[in-house]
Amino acid sequence: MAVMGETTNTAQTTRDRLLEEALRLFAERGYWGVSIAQIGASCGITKQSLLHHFGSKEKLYREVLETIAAELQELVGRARADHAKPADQMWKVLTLLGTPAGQRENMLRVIMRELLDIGERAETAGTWPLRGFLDSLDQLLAETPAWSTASREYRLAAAYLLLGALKYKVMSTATLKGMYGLEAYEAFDSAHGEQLRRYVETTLGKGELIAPGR
Amino acid sequence: MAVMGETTNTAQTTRDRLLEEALRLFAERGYWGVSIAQIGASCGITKQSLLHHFGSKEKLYREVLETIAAELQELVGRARADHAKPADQMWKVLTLLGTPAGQRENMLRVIMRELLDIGERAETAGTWPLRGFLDSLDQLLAETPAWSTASREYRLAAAYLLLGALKYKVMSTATLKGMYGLEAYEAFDSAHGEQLRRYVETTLGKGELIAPGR
DNA sequence: TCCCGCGCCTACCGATCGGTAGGTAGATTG
DNA sequence: CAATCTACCTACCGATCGGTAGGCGCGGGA
Repeated sequence: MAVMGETTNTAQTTRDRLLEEALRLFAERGYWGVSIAQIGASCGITKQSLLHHFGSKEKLYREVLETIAAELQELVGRARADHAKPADQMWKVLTLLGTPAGQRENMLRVIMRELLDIGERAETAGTWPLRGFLDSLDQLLAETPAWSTASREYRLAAAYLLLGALKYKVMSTATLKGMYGLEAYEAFDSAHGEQLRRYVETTLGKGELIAPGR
Repeated sequence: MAVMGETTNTAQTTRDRLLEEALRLFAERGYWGVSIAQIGASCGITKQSLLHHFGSKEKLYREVLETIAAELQELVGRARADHAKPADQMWKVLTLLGTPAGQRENMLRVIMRELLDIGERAETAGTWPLRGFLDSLDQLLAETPAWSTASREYRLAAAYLLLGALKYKVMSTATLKGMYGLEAYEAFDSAHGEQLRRYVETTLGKGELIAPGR
């Protein structure tokens, strides 16, 4: 299927399409849940051609992770450029992460899976995609007066708390929709965003209540 | 137990061991990352014997999920029995979930993976393990004056925010340790707990600041 | 005593896994 | 024109996947 005809010969190379499909499939079923044959097939290509481009399944996966890392860094940069106050910047980061756009949700899913797989699929492959991203957030927090004197670990914990709250919701979308129905889910979603926003405001905006301890 | 009929051997020990190993391996590598042969082998048994007990891989997985669901429900019940105030109850739930004990961390990992897989490995298998658990938390929140008037979705969002923050940290343990070192991780861990605790206090204990909107 | 069910086994099935070997058509380059 | 490179292919490898068929030994009930 997928007659090579009119489907986006535009600029996008086979390699890029493979990366995109790999990201999507890895997000949906995880590293062990997808075969390179499936990834190739979804681009109308045999697995041998895929191996021609990437050498091995593991290398393909690594490239996918690198793509994600770059995108996340870029996302933080954009948020920081768009706003002045750190609280607004942080909220923008969370908003961007939480808003379905392009492959962004799939990226979050792959990261989630990667975190779960760490130590199992060997290598430290999973460490670096988050490293730079987390450091950016640490730096962001450090720019608020209240948090600048806190330890780096304390700031990381704050960032991690926010990220966890958000990502867990994002990756539960399908389940919650199925469990409570679309309407209830949307009410839930909006309530979740409201509470998260309020938490960001109180911790970063005013920096009084739930402030750094040291 | 006693009623079940004391067949031979050590009763249903083999079956229980299989369930336990299955939980551990599914947590580590996910449904598609483990074969029934591996699960059997880790109990010193062939995969055919495993199939004798559970019929199919999917059924085994389902039983694992049921075990987890039961354990979570029991955990909430214990927390509620141990404390009077809802804020303390909720904190106890989070503490229990976050404290490594027995297979508890593995249970959280399986749930995480299940959430990620929903819609991919078909079925609604993943809906019910969380359903009862979430409903318990909703009920818990409803007992605080400030939240009793909020909508159920609003309470669910509050519970979900807490769960996400906690679980995301738990499942990142290995990665964070590898990335920042053990010492920094422990500082991070304690800071995370402190901030989470403070959030629980302010939302449930006083119920003033980040209170329900309607 | 016979027999039946249970726990577990070996043997085997077709399908699929990641990966290798080798070749072909078309464009690029000397 | 010949040599090379690129993108892709078919054919095949050994290993492993989930699952089926059938048998064996043992303990308990008749």
